[in-house]
Amino acid sequence: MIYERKGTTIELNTADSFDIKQTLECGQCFRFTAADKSKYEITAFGKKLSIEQNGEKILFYPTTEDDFENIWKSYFDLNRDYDAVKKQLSGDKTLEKAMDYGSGIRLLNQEPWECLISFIISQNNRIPMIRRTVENISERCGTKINGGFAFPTPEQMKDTDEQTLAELKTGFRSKYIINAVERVLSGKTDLNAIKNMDTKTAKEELLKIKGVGPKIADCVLLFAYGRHEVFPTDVWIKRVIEYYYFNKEAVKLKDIQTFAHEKWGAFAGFAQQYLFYYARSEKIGAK
DNA sequence: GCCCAGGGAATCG
DNA sequence: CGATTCCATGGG
Repeated sequence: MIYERKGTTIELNTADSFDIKQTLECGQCFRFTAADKSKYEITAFGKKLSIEQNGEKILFYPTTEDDFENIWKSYFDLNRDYDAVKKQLSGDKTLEKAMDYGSGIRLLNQEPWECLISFIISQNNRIPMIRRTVENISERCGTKINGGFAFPTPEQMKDTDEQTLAELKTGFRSKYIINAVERVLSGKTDLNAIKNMDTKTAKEELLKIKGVGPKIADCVLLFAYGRHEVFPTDVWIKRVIEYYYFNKEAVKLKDIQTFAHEKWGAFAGFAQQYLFYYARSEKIGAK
């Protein structure tokens, strides 16, 4: 990966898979705004970053070389060879179509805490509402940064009660968020220690948090802990799997997990993102 | 007004 | 175990 710094701008030239629109709008993260289809602003790791894409030329600003090396390189998964990922997943018509459709998707490496709360909010919710709610929480509790607000730390959310959360429109998920804050602050849940656990243990640990079930745990494992073998199964994934792989017949969640594990193994998480983006964009199997 | 949304908990049998 | 119901909120 070759890049050069021009003042506070990092200019990256890559022929490798990278489409900023697809990467941000494929549903893995929530804190971004689109200026137009090739220019976005994201908030992550306590910073606000603009990304502008013109074909293979991508501009990141304002940033420093240190931040680019230490934060954004990892965040945008820039060290991964996505052609190799696609090669691993080749040989299946449906997934190849989905990979072609979202060929510039990259799996972001997000912060566990923000990812956890965001996906707790995601349950029985719609993506635009999730984004608004996460933004509400940031504005109320987070640190002000240039032109926006960082997602708050657990400490900053310590005194956030049910009434406050109701104002922030978290709905019935308020008590789950309060439980997550309490568990992390008390040390019952150690989000840092989870990094070193095997995936099965890590998942069991996340499931101890109220409001975190298998799907949300898998999202956090995939999007914040880099566990690419998990296959978060939501309504869209269920639909697309049933539609293309089970003759449109109903399949139990457990059987979908087994299917994905056997078919895609250590790369199931990548397959999930390609399929989710394709299914949701094209409304595959939707009523 | 009714239905449903990147699910999960509670409560049945 | 499996199936059903409820959960806040807002957009279609």
